[in-house]
Amino acid sequence: MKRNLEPIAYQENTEALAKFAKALAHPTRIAILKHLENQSCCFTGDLVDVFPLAQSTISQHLKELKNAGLIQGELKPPKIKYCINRENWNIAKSLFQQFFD
Amino acid sequence: MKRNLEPIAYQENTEALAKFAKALAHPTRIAILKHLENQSCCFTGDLVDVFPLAQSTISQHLKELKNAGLIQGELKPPKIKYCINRENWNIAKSLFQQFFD
DNA sequence: AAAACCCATCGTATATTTGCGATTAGAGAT
DNA sequence: ATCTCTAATCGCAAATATACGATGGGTTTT
Repeated sequence: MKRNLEPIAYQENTEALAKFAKALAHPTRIAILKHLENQSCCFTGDLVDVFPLAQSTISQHLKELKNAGLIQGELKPPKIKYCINRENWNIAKSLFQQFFD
Repeated sequence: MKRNLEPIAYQENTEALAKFAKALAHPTRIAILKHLENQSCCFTGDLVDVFPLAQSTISQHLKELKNAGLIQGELKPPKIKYCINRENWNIAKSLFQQFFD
């Protein structure tokens, strides 16, 4: 098959934008973020109640959003409070903005 | 495994946004779109020269962008001229805009 | 009619994503 | 120390995405 193992080196902005887009590339994750925008913050359990998905599935989506930097978790025992990471949110926002002109 | 075969019904905007995001979720496709924005239009062959990827791979990426509605192809024998689909581009733009506030 | 050119599509291999149940980890509360 | 509660992580199955070479379809040129 001979795949190209050397990844192509794209511009930094291109990579960053693709990474954010990937995080948004699933309706559940969009919906989670919309929910977070309304509530400003919420717990994992809240989302498990809202979406007809297993707890582990929700947790995995949250992990991806966290890896992309779009959200952050705060320990609020015995729960974890998730909020939008405003700094990275704004970076994503401006990347999409300048991409679309 | 018992996956939930019934797909979750999200809001129309949520689905649409996720679909556009998915199309943008690969750096090559971002780069192709940036290229199209500069040139306003281009041929498949141009892209094959620009990117170190097989012709079939480029073609596949173009197909996905076309399926998402972000580009459109025009027969310009013996080539095919690809341009950004401005109508859907603007839809995507405003969806991202309102999503990020 | 044949050759050349451009690009889509097919077939295939591998990697990644998505989802679930089960288990584990960590922090209070008893 | 034990129990309870929340949420992350593990292990697996299935679906999807990414990439390639090879083939095919449609034009244009010879």
